[in-house]
Amino acid sequence: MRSLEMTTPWHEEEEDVEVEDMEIRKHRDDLTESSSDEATGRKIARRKNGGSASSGGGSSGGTTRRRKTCISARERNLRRLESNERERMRMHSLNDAFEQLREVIPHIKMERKLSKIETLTLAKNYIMALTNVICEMRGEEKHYTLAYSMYAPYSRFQDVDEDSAVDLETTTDDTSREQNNNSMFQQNLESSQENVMNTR
DNA sequence: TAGGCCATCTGGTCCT
DNA sequence: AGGACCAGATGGCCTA
Repeated sequence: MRSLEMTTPWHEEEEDVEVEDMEIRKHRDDLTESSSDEATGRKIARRKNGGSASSGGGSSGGTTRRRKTCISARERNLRRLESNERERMRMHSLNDAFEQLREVIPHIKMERKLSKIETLTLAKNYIMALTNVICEMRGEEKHYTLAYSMYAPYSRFQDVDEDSAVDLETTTDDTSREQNNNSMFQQNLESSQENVMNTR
């Protein structure tokens, strides 16, 4: 299990070496500039300008803790920065994957893009619907009963029944569109299923 | 203004 | 040992 409490951040830890010399600052600036995304650059800049990313934030209370390793503060600082950079890259690739997923799952186009939770929930429902289609084509029982709610974790969107479905063409508000994404799955799947059957 | 969503930092843990 | 992964914390942006 992971600890629920955050430990003292590296930059607040008692050190016998002065942290943040010019070299480290330069390295950090280089990392910032290397970020191609403008928004990313802004975020990092924000952190640099005083946004505390540390949690808890308590001081060490006067009790000096010596590091067990013999690694210097500068070295540790550099490793932290490199680790931050890797984590940023990792999250960017994760976001790319989300973007690709958004492109392949059918959904009503909205002004705003699908959030991550929406994307995952829609993808899950789509897989379930596809599984049902396969089962039907094989003459088997449906595997899943599709709930017409793509926001299962969020009560405000739960239990939207089919009767409450509104016309896809005339719907303008996001909530109704979202609720109908699952209906669209079914319609798409049913028509493609018919096509498959007809070509046999 | 509150709440949702997001990007980032951070330290702990897991894995190779 | 070092990198990947994970989850908590934080603060910014946006919208109702």
